Amino acid sequence: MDEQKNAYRPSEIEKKWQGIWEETGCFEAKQEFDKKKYYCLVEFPYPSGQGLHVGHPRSYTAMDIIARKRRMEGYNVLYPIGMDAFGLPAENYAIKNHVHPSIVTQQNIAHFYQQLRSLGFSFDYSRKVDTTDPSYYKWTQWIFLQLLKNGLAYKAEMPINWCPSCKCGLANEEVVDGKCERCGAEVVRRIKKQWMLRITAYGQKLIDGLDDIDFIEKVKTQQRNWIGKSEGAEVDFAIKGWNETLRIYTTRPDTLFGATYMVMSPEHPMLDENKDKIGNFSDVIAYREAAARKSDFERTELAKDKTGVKLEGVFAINPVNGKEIPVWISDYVLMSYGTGAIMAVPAHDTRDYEFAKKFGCELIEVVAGGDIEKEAYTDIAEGTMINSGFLNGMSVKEAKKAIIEFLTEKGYGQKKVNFKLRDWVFSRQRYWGEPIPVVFCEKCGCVPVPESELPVVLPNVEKYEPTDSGESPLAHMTEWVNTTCPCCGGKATRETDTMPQWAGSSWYFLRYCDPTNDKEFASKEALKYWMNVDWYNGGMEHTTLHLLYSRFWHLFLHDIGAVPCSEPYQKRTSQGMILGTNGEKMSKSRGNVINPDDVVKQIGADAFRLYEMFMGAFDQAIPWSTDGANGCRRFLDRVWRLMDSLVPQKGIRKELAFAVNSTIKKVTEDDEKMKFNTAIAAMMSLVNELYSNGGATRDELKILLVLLSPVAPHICEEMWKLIGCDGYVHEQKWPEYDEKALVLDEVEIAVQVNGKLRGRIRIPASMTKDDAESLKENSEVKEMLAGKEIKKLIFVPGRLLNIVVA
RNA sequence: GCGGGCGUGGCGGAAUGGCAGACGCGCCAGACUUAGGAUCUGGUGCCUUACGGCGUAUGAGUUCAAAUCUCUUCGCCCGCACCA
Repeated sequence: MDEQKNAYRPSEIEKKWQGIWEETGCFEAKQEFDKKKYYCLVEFPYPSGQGLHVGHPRSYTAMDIIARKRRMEGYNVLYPIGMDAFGLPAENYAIKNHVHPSIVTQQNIAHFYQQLRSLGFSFDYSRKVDTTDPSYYKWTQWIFLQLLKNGLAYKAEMPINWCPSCKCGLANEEVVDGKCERCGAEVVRRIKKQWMLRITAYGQKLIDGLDDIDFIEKVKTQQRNWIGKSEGAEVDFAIKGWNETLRIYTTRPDTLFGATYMVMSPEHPMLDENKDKIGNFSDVIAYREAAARKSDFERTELAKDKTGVKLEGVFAINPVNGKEIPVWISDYVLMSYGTGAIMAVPAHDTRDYEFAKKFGCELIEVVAGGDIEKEAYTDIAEGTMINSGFLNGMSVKEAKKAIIEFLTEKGYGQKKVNFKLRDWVFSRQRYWGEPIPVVFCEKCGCVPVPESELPVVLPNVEKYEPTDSGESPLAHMTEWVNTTCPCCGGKATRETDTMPQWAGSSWYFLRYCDPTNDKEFASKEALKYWMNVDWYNGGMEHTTLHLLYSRFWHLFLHDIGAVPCSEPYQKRTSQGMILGTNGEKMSKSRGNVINPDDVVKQIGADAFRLYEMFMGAFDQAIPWSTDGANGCRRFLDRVWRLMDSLVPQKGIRKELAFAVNSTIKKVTEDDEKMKFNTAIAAMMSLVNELYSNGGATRDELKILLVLLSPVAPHICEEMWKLIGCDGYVHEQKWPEYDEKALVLDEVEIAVQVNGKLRGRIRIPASMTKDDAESLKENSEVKEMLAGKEIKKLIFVPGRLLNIVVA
């Protein structure tokens, strides 16, 4: 036989099978709503100019394994893909090279799909979405209008995070360590009129929803922390000579008797309102200016050293005891949280303690149990109230309840819940995004574009440069900007800011359910059938961005009756990063980037997929190893060569029944837990076992091919045909293991003496604890004991015998 | 500072409290070869000629039995960071 002809040549068979899958449309989800469904989702990529990264296939292969396995288990599977194609890189490229962003984007998209196809994912390509397609962003705009209609979108002038390099505003979630998440430039504060989304209104729902869904605990914790719920009380303090009371927020209303001074944020508006009554207002101005000059980063980094200014002639009155206390300003109190003012209880708050120590403020201990000479006593579980009037003798918990009742009754304050979460800054002063569908009319004010006029299409402009003034490039398009008011027909101008990249990705999984619908974003029936997403895999980096935003949108859409379920994703998992061979993050500048195309060329798509799943624990960061990848190719070569030495027997040989069935069990279970590395190791062991038994029978090989096919689909399809089987591997039923075959007659167990391994013996597998007594007479065991006196016998069926001797 | 996670051969990593190091890489030896960066066979934690001993960052503890549970110390990673 011609050996050359029989060699495993992935480049040929992979192209061939990709063609067959596409022609037959075998991976297209059926719009048949009576079948049991399974919706697998991966984060759709941003089609960057660099092409696919080796990190993308790690997620896509993992979910491809699940999707293929589910089909073989009889589910109607939806495993879609699309492109999240708005974004800055295409725009920056356009600025540099004077090419329209849509042209670059379409080129990149074509390249991405070609790369994805070469990896043999079982995506339903008939449902592709593209967030930059007007027929798609029409519905992104439509959702925005619903948010607007329901009071969840508003325009407000406020300090925002401004990236001077991108010349664009950023959401809080996009600022990392005081720097722009995208470009790394230092973010500055800038007052701007911005579109905001009231995600804070969903703080509680975003926390509650986490209880019923299967997300890894780390993600739930991170989301909860980001939302940052705290329960406390608001209390009004009268200020001598001022008209209004000063409202503060505290989580420790129980310590109200210990308040020895107040602190207001330097930006607090009541300061200006009462500047005549502040003896040293010029100091306030100076302090405020100094604070404003600090970047947010400095303000938090240099935070430990407290600064502040005491307001001369200003005294607040503690409502519980009428005590007059001084008022300070300090930048450790943030205008953006709570009420922008606090009561300071230095004896029981670390920050107040530091401040008081520095400026010599009075300390009053109101919870006994600590040593306030040394540090603030902040324990709320123990301790008894003292120096606190009617609260004396209570526990902290009791005191909290009592004081809130008191405050409410007297009208001094009430219970209050606060969130760290801020509203979502939704405007971007850039070109390549969805236009925000509103116009401004002199007479009618801000008017939404009627739904019938959607989409508001992005016009063609000549210049994409962002401006230093903070205006979108769209502002120069006078013929587009000037329009008529849908309300009164008078002169109006369009909103020129665009939406952030997170807009299109906040609902794309809904569009996949019914991607070509032009009446609705998706039909009710399609949504009812497919939603929610059964399993969503993606990166950890999106925990407080995409994952939080899309949950918010979906909860809102559920509230207005537009989607059938409240939570979009039933289960969420995350893959680890693939690092360069040197263990560092892959990047062009480090020169350690592995190009997927090169890998496919060298070892084939199947070996590439196999290696990405085998390289280590799925959720862990792992460095790439070219040798390791080659090893996976070698394994596939070995699988391929099983065809050269097929054993003529029929069925599964008796001596292989255990190996075959335990492999089925292992792969079935491990795939579900995303422990692909051990599932593959089990298949490797099976192949080794087959070789040491002279090769595989056709039936043994068939089972191996079915088990391996979700990971390495091309080679399995090809071999399936070559050994003369009917149909395709991908339409086979997922195998079940035979429980009986896993039960052995005889097992080898370890024998320990005093916990130390002394040898192994073969015993009947059915032996129980009671039978084990007889092992004392076993000659091998006797030898190990060397005549010592037996004190105790521990027998673990099928595993070991431990003999405790004197 | 707070919260979470992790630490196992030369490397990636396996191990329901029950035989540590599965599987793969690398390495060593051999076979087949004109040749080998192909393939096959065997070996491969450390110390020891051997018997045997020691081994899962560290030190203690619980247990018949600990990589696994508890506490201590050290190191690394991730999140949050004046949130009152």
